[in-house]
Amino acid sequence: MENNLENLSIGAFAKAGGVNVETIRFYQHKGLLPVPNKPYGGIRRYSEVDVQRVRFIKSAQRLGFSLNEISELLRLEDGTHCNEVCYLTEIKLKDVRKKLEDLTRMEAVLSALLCACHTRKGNVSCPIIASLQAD
Amino acid sequence: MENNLENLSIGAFAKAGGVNVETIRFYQHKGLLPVPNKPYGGIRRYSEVDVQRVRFIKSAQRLGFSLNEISELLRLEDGTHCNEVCYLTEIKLKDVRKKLEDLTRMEAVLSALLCACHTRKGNVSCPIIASLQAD
DNA sequence: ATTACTTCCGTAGTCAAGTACGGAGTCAAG
DNA sequence: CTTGACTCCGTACTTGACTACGGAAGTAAT
Repeated sequence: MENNLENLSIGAFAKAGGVNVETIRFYQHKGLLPVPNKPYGGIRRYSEVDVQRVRFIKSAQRLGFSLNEISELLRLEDGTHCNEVCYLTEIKLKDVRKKLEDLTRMEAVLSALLCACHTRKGNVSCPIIASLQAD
Repeated sequence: MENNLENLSIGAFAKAGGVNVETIRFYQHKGLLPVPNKPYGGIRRYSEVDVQRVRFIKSAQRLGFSLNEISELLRLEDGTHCNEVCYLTEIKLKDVRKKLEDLTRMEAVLSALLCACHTRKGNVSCPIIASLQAD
């Protein structure tokens, strides 16, 4: 298992984190990832912790946090701010539930429209178009 | 009820459609709305049909269609292309269902995390942060 | 007739989350 | 010791859906 995650070049780091090199650099620029200092005229090296941080970012993104929100979370990362993290998560959960409602409504409308489309008789005009034109 | 939707200036038109003037101009630029020809040195006028078209755009947007997809729909707007419209709608429905699944999963994870957070004991580190760090 | 609001039109800026490019330096293999 | 791959770094481009700006011309009210 010892797939050595030390002294990674940025390329290896990016691969280990499952992102592009450019994305790493973009995250560094945004302050989401630290920029390791490089040995005299050499190449920056990355390790396990950096990889973990990228994975953190990606996990949080999958849960619907924006990069700005994630940098908030990273500020609280030491684990001693459970209440704040909790609060941000609550907000995000509300957000997600709102989107769920919207999408559920969209789903209902779209499938009703499709149904109307399939059961339509003769050459009446398309029920989807008709419905979208209604006020 | 006769709230005369004829000979509207672009401002009145925008208001009737529930959008900004700039948005109208943007839609015109994109080819989603026609640009009426203006009387010699005068001001362009808009009417009912234009308002309907903006509403069409907004309805379709609410259903998750992008402006590009909407211009597809508008090309088929005469009602004689039911099959094509149907097909686009099917694609969109799949799309919406996919998003629904994703959000449902997100909802589950977020609320589980919140729950963990609320029932945590002592000063263990924040379970949300911990969970996001896990591979 | 003056003032104040609109319209017209093109160009430019915004936001999010990257992706692409290009030249210069560095590193490893043959 | 040269070739090819990779790194560094800054800048610019991308997409989607707008929003903002600015100057000139038209319109409405007093």
